[in-house]
Amino acid sequence: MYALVDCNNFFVSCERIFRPQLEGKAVVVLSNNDGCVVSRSNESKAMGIKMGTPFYQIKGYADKGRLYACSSNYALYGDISNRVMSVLADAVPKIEIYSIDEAYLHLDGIDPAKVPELCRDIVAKVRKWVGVPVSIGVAPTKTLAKIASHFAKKYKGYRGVCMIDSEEKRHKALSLTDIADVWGIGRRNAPKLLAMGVNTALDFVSRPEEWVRKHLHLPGVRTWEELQGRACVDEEKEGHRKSICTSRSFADMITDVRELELRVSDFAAMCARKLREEGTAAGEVTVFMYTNRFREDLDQYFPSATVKLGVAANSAQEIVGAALKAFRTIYRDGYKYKKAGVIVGGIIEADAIQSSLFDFDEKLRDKQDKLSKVIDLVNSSATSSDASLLRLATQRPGHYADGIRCDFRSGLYTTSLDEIIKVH
DNA sequence: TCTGGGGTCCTAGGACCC
DNA sequence: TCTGGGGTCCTAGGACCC
Repeated sequence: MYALVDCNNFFVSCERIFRPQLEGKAVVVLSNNDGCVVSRSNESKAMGIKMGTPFYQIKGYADKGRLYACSSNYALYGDISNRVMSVLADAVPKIEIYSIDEAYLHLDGIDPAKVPELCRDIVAKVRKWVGVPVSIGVAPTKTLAKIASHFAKKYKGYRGVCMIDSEEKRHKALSLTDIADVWGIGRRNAPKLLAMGVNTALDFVSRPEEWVRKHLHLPGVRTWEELQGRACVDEEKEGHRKSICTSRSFADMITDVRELELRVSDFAAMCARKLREEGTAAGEVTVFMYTNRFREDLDQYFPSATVKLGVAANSAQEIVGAALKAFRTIYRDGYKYKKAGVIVGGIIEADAIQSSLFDFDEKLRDKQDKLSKVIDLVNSSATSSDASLLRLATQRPGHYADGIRCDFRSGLYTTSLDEIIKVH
């Protein structure tokens, strides 16, 4: 059996820990640039505010005091997430962290009769020790556990824990679950299935396997199996990420090539830093940029370019150098750019870097690695993880988040010494 | 005026090999 | 007139997730 632990309205719940006056109020957390709604309290859901709604469409509520908007504060959410996960890790032999606000607990070897009590205990502990409300769904497969957690969240009677542990319960749960709410059935396939008469999860499992394979291919068959209680969603993969992306939308559109170059340098340096933190190195660097796709009155341009490195690298100098090379092949004058980003790929463990036959720069490379270590050491003493005390001359001066709108930002309650002193 | 960011996997089709 | 058969690898695009 698996237990899916899911934090309720996670980002909103994080904000409420340090601002209890938001309890019981309609609250939303906004994406970068205060662009879209990415987390909603039950009260704001009840007002009909949908996930992904652009903030300007609901700003009226906020102006009237009916809605509280917070800019996102990922340093805070990451820190709270770590606290939740450590409580979970102490409670059972094995957990799989699935996302910032979800984890699967493996319940093998635990007496099934004791599972409900164990789960209720976890709900109480996370609430009391970290301050975040969670719901738990228990079932023989991950997809069913996800459905169970929806019921646990939706109906107060479950007191935060719902178990699908019999054929009767599974059958009933599937009949009450809209096909669009099934994990693995996305926004593309849901309307397709509805049009073919599949309205609930139960309708879906009643179709033959070949029918599912024909319309939804292999991933659909896996979901179909999981809903019938046969586990086939993979265990969490060990090891490093296969790609790392740093990208941002800009508060204002950028037309100046120098300004855009500085942003791209910043994104590349951030990718390089993430590589070094993970102990990996990248073999290729991709740069992309977008004009504002919502402005139909403006010319559109969505270019991207990839530069392969002769030898995998993770120093800011090399990653930024490659990014600027890619940038120069795609930049065109005359467009108003709204977003840009850097993706590093071809990632390997840093200690497995294979130098090329034609790599005459080995000594230079050593120097860059040493310099990177010093830069990391100095920058890690900064109070915010986004601030770069030391940077390349091609990067922007000032704070990493400058030029990103965040008008409703909460304090860095748990990650900035100044703020911690203020709160206490 | 204003519309997020970061990942993974699968498949089809093209390029290439013999 | 008529143009093989079988395989691998890579990539772009599309689907999904949070």
